[in-house]
Amino acid sequence: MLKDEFSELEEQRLSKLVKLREQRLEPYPTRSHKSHCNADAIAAFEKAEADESTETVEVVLAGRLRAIRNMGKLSFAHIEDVSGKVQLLFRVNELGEEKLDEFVRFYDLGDFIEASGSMFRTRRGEVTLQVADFRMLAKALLQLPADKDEVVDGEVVRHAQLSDPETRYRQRYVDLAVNPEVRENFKIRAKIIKALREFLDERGFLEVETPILQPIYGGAAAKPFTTYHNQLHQQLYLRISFELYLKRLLVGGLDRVYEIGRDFRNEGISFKHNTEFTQLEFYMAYADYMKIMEMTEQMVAQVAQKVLGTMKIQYDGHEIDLTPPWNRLQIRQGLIDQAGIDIQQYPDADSLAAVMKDKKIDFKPGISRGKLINTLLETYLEPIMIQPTFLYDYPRDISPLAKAKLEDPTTVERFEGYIGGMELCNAFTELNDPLDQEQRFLDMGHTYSEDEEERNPMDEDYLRAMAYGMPPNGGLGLGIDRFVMLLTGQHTLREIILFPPLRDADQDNKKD
RNA sequence: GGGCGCGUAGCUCAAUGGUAGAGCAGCGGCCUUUUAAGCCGUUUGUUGAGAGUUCGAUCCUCUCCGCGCUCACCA
Repeated sequence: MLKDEFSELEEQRLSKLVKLREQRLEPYPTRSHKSHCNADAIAAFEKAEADESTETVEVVLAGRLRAIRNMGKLSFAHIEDVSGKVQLLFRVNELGEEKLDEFVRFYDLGDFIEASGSMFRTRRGEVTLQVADFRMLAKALLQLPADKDEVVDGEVVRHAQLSDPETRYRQRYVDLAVNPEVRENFKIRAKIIKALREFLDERGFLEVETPILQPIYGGAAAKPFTTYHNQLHQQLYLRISFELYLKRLLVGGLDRVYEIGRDFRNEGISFKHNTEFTQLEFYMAYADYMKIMEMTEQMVAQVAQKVLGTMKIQYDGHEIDLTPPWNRLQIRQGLIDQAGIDIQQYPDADSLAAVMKDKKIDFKPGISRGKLINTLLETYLEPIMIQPTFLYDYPRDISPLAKAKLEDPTTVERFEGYIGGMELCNAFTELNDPLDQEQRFLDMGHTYSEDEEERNPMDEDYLRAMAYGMPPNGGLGLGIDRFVMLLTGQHTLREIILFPPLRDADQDNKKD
């Protein structure tokens, strides 16, 4: 029960609530008559002022009390709504002693209040609501973390703001309530997703939704979450990608499709990995990976321009320019330049492993040639790709759904886009040859042991779909969370995911 | 999962082997144009949980819980 856990401070608030009720003042009225958001009320007053209008600006405002300054016969307060803050002035002349006393005695920071009156400008020049009447909209029983804003040389300096990461993530509602820049990040996130949709919609893409619960997972190298459907008596997996379902739609004649949604991977969490993450995947018939590359840089640049008004972003001390065209770096050439290894000269895992050993490069023993190359590029190439860079032409054995290059069957037409040293997206010319695809699935089974997540299970229905004829196409997967990180300048996914996963804090839940 | 670090009032932080303090928030008072309002007075707490060492632990040791960084894994 909430009541059993109340501290002294909370008891005080509860007693104010009880006293309000005793005076027949409902602390949680059903309806509000708010007429303007705070920003609009200020704008309306400033317009009237500019027009030299003699009419008063009458408004009903509502929001959360964020500051109270009681001064005897008058009180100032700031309320906040999603549009911002506005100052309220309570004067005994307008309200009478009893009504002013009601505010002073029963209202606390954090309460939601509705106040009506007319807008004016104080002696210090702040546009303010002269309160003619007010009432409680929602009494807060718990105290929000106390922070105060001070304006120093036009800069807002916040004092004692909530900063404990655990509290911020566990009780994100508190974090959002007191830290406006956190709200701002999530507004930007929404704008980014909207702008991505606009980009694709403008180009004739159809937004679709495919199953999250899947009988066979696939489309990526990752460990899935498993669940069970009671009535179907069937084990199901939470999807690790949308890929195989979306490409089935190309077989069905939907030439351009995309999906924005959640993927789930049962793996470690880091600043750039989360158990569930939001992915954009699109597939475009009659396109190849070079075409997708061009679209990707245009898409990212256009979204940045729409959302931030610029294609130049600040990230981790770097100015990053998203303006197309981006750098293009073939893996083979990149590794010749940076690692001094020409992977073409080492056609199998053993010979490549030998040269890597000579160069004292750390790698897990026994891994495939493709994974060795992947280790090389993570070591030598990834960290230096701060400016937007497409790394292209990947090893075939780690790319079972991509089409091989005509002139080099060990390499596939695949690229990944890197910004700020972080992988942002992954794309390829999609394999549409059902016999080749079947062989790829079989190869995976040979190359990787059963417990390795690279070993995607054979998806017979996907092969059947492809056997009906799949148009040549290119596809892209883009991690929206990472994209949001870049555009908001954040350095961990937790800052741009509303409720990041945390261990159960319940003390009773002690042992494993 | 490994390594390192952290956990003190609602928030931000301080302190000492002798059972804890500051600012803000709160409570009482003064105050009719303030805005980190001010002035006077005042209260906060199982020092994350448990055990041990000790005359005595918030401090030292151990276990557990949680968080952060990092490595591994991965996109």
